[in-house]
Amino acid sequence: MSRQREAILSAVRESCCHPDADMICARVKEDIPHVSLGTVYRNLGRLAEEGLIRRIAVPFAADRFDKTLTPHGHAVCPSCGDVSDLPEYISASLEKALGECISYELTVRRECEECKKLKNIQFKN
Amino acid sequence: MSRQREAILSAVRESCCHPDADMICARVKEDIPHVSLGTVYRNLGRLAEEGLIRRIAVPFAADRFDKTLTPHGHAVCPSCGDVSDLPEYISASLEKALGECISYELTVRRECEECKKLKNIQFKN
DNA sequence: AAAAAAGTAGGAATAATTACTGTTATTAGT
DNA sequence: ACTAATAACAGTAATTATTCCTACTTTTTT
Repeated sequence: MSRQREAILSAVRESCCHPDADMICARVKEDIPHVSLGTVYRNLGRLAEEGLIRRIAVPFAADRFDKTLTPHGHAVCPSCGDVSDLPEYISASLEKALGECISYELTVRRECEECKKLKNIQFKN
Repeated sequence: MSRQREAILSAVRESCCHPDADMICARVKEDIPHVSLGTVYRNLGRLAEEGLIRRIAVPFAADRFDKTLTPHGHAVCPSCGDVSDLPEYISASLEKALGECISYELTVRRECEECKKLKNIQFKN
């Protein structure tokens, strides 16, 4: 567990959004300025393989990384691109319906609360 | 609706698997040998935007295209990469749980029947 | 401390996809 | 039918996300 790998893992764990490799790289650069994007990708890949983080493939966008290990779906906001977790009851019902399955990706496109509010304000004016 | 676009649309509609741009291009080349991959991509994109076909983003693989327009999930076989449709009752229960949502991508990784059989045979020997 | 192993930086390579350019085909107006 | 305008195409260059490669550095083992 090198200094870089440690920093990369921390960056994912500290994040509340679901960062992609670029965002992680930018964050790690604050502490280790000469870290390379290649190193970030390699370590994110390894950490995901080792099961310390999860890699999520968002359609039409770069892969993102998630500190939460239990399987769950994601919501992508079409307006701002923000990725958030879907509540557990949704994955629970899905898993029940699916039965035997190795893993799944569920990505829902729906407006986040922030953007919904913003639109309401705009319509009022 | 040009000859090329027509051919590309037909290729998707005729397909029973969920072809990617390359597969479509190969199929269209049988009729129009000098069609270019760029044209295939451009038209697949347009057809998807116009709602005549659906574009599905499979994690860790090239996008695939689907003649079926109603929302539904997909199963990817980890052994052979084959993509098939999930039964309707799964999407129905998911949509019920989701409530308000623009669209979703559901990709499940699970062994297809073919590969399951093949593995059984191998174990028996 | 020397040798071996693991890890890194930086850039080249790859794959999927899109954008650009010059050419061709189609349509509309006269 | 003839020309101008529009749309589409082929082919290629560019972009983006990602992995691979090579030489260098750090860490571990003996």
